[in-house]
Amino acid sequence: MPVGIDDVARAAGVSTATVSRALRGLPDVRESTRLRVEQAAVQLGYAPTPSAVSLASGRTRTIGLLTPWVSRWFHSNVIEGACQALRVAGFDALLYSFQLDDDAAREPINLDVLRRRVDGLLVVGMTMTPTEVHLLETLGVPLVYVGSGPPDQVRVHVDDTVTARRATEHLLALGHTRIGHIGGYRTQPTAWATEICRAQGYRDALRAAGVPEDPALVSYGRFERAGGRSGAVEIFDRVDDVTAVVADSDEMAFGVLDVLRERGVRVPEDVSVIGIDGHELGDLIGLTTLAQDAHELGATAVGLVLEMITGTPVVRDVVCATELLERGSTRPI
Amino acid sequence: MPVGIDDVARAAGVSTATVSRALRGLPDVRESTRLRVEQAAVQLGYAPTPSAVSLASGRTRTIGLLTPWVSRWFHSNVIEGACQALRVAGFDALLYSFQLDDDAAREPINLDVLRRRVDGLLVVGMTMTPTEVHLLETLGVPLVYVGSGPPDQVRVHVDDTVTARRATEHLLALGHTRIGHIGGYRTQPTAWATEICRAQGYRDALRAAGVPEDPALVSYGRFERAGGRSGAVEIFDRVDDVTAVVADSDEMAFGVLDVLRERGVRVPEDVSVIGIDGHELGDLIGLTTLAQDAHELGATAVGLVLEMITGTPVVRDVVCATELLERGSTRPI
DNA sequence: TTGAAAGCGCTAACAC
DNA sequence: GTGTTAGCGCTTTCAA
Repeated sequence: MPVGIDDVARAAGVSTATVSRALRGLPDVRESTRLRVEQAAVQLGYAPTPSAVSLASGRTRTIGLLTPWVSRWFHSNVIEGACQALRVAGFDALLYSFQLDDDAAREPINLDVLRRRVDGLLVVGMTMTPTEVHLLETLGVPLVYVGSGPPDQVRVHVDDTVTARRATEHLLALGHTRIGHIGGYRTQPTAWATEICRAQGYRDALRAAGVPEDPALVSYGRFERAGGRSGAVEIFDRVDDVTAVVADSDEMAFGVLDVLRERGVRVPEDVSVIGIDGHELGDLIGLTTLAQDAHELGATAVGLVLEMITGTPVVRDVVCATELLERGSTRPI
Repeated sequence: MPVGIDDVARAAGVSTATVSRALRGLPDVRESTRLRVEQAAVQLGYAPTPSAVSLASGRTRTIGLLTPWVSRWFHSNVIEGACQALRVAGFDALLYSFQLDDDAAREPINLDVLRRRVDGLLVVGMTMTPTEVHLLETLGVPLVYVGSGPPDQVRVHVDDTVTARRATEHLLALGHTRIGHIGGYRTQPTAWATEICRAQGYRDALRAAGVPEDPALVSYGRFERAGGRSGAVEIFDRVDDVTAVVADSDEMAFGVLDVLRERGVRVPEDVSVIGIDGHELGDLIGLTTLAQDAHELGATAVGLVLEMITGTPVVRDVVCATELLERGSTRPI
């Protein structure tokens, strides 16, 4: 039943080596031979055994997707975009999702699982410590960071600093000065982390506008809705003159809206809220946001790894655009 | 640099066969030998080459996830749950996502991509034609259908008929009789499709309550928000005495809410809306729903395939519970 | 342009 | 208990 390369060879009256060459489109195969081989292959329904190909060639035609979650907006969209691009290219997607339980500790990534399994790796939406980055490099395969990554690595992302700055400027332009900020994580694994850059953007905007910073206006929400909720509670319990909030992700912004609604605070009449991401459901609730195209990021990243695998020089830093979507949750003070 | 099994064998002073046995925990290895081998392996940082293992053993320690989307609520949650369970079991997840463009045509699934690549397969949230089901069986690996599947196959799902019936009954109990229904797809690939069962549940509830069915109250929305929107428009343009709507997915319900808001119809004062799924953002907008635990479905399905792989007999049909979450979008007429 | 043959790194009989 | 020896199904020199 399982038809192998020598079945094809026999049927086509050539050697297995020739079958291998012919089917992979290598040069130095007479066109008539190639045709004969291809016909035999199709007729017998031959498909190479992946593990045999990998073992013999050292290539797996598989790209790993390293991600802390798959159900979050950013990650699921990047993964979907990447998957589709990989499928088109004839590559497989190996999904490595691991629970990122809390702020501080996370299970060490077991690289043995990746080793010799993938031709390349996409690191999707996660901040890695320099040690982890170094470890990943020992895999010896092309790496592309999606969402954020070390400056000296190949990456696809939006300009987090500029994006957060634009979000804050949008509120400043509306006359707000007491602007709360819900960041990602308080701890700072590395300088290039999304949360660091966005926090920087927030501060840059305030400074440029001559508005004093106030630590009481800042809290952290781990990029998730529940965190946005607790972060909002923190700020509103501490300060009572906040008129606007910028959340570093739409999911956290949803949490802010939760709290505001529970407290009977109207949006945008009493408080303006702006998020970052462009979550599809943001417009249902009327959340103004700075949108990025996560799907596109994933597809672009795949393009990059594949280029790196074939050795073609690539752009090392793809910065994608964000777009302000005004959907009603912000207004002049 | 790449350390192989014979490096370990040499270091431990045994043969490669013994290393293989010892490291895999097979019996008939002296405990002291096993220890020595394990130490050598750890010290050398040895990890078996996956493709070599696969080629020699015929097993891949990989489970395929076949899914039309990854960014939708149901799918991303099932995938995440499955991934985590697989990681714990030491299995890899190969993600096969393909665009399900429209109702009728979809690209034929290329099984060659799956063949000899996976030890088992999860079919996540998709209705397959009998032909496709048959094709999948030719893979010769355990199959588990998540969300819905042929009655004679192993599957993990909620009781769609009962779930939709309960949703409808909830509205009936509130006194509604002109109840719209937004289903999945109009076409019916197979009798066991989610959309068929949920439509049946809707009708069952009406019949049991003695409420006449009205085709004008029914439309289809492909389980997505945009479809829920167009479906709602269809119904409300056709009939003007609708007081409630049951949508077969929360994402479609969101679309219904879109339309209602645009038209200035208040929810639940003028129209009640209920969905199915338990989408996390449903409570932000106050959507009453019948919730299922998609994460759990994924994990359970992984448990099943793994059992099937090891040959242990399994429950063939796991039916998971749904829970009514009243969040404000329904009220007495 | 094609073929022969030597691996790729492991597992699994079978013998000891 | 442990070692020997064939493969698993391809790719890839090296010759021809």
